[in-house]
Amino acid sequence: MNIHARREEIIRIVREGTVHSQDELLALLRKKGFKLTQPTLSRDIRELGLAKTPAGYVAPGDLASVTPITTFTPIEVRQERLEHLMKGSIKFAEAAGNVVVIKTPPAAAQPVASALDATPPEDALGTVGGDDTIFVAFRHAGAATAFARNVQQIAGLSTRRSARA
Amino acid sequence: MNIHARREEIIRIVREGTVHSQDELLALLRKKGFKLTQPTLSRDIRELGLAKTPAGYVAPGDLASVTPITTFTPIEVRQERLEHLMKGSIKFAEAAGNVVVIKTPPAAAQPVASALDATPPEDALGTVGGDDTIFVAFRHAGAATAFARNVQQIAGLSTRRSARA
DNA sequence: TCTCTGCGTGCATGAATATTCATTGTTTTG
DNA sequence: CAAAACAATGAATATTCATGCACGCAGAGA
Repeated sequence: MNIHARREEIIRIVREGTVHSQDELLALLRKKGFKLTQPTLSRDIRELGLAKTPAGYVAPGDLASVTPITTFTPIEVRQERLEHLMKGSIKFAEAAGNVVVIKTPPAAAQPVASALDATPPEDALGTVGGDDTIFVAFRHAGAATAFARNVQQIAGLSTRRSARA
Repeated sequence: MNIHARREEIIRIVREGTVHSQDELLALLRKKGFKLTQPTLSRDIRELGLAKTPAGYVAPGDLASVTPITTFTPIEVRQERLEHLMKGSIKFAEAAGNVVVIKTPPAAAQPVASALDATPPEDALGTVGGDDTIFVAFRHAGAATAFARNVQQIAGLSTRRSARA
């Protein structure tokens, strides 16, 4: 019935505290007024992609959520950091329209996105990073392709290549 | 006996392929010559901090990659999961240039984005998911509109027609 | 309105994982 | 060289989690 509200609450609970079993989570949900049983919870957990670790359940989105960044680091340091990051953590970069898509190893997208955000390329409008993917939006397609080429060069990628690994 | 070698091997196995149960992992270890039983493996897993996700066990450092349901899940399973998720958790889908924007209920974006990432649509470059919004970038605007339409249909959204009886 | 269909759910149960307890092999200590 | 102290393990078992099945409710269409 209130399946979405329920799942939202599950995420919230798991983000805030530590839950070691479904029964425990079940109790918390019931305390909040949700009426459900363990099998339903099990299905919710599967759908949400929650992982069970020795330290309790964790939400995958915890590490993949979009985050805007601002920094006060001196610009030359930022430049350096950006290049360094790009050299090591970029597996793929391609322009599509006025957007550039960059692929990194798992969990590496956020640092790169942060650095990009701190030192925006020419004509860049904004950046969002997921877990292993970054989008950079530009005003013009031309700026996008130029930036993509630039990234490919710095990262040492052949200008034509497929990602995923 | 060679507890360290064994645990290293466990990490290696989990990094390379996908393992869905301890029994499965147990069999792999035995094939490699290790002699142990499930309880021991359970303890190893706890010590190593491995997490069990709907997509199998993952190493702690790879926890962020919980996201990719990717790995080696059979394609038909992924397809099914994706369709299922789309049916229930998509409120809006529209193409804008070569990007498709998808809206979901709160907290539902990550699972859908994961599934999308695991079964990329034709000509898709990458996916980024926030809390209730997903961006999917395509090589061409055409692919984007096609995908948007497809999503709308599967999700049961009115594609534009005004119908009512 | 009355089907028909499909989704969400709980119940019962099977499968997977964690734990208790006893045993064995190994290191430390007298 | 015992013998105690400890660590690693397996067998049995408890606990936790997943799933097949059936039911009820809600929306689409006749």
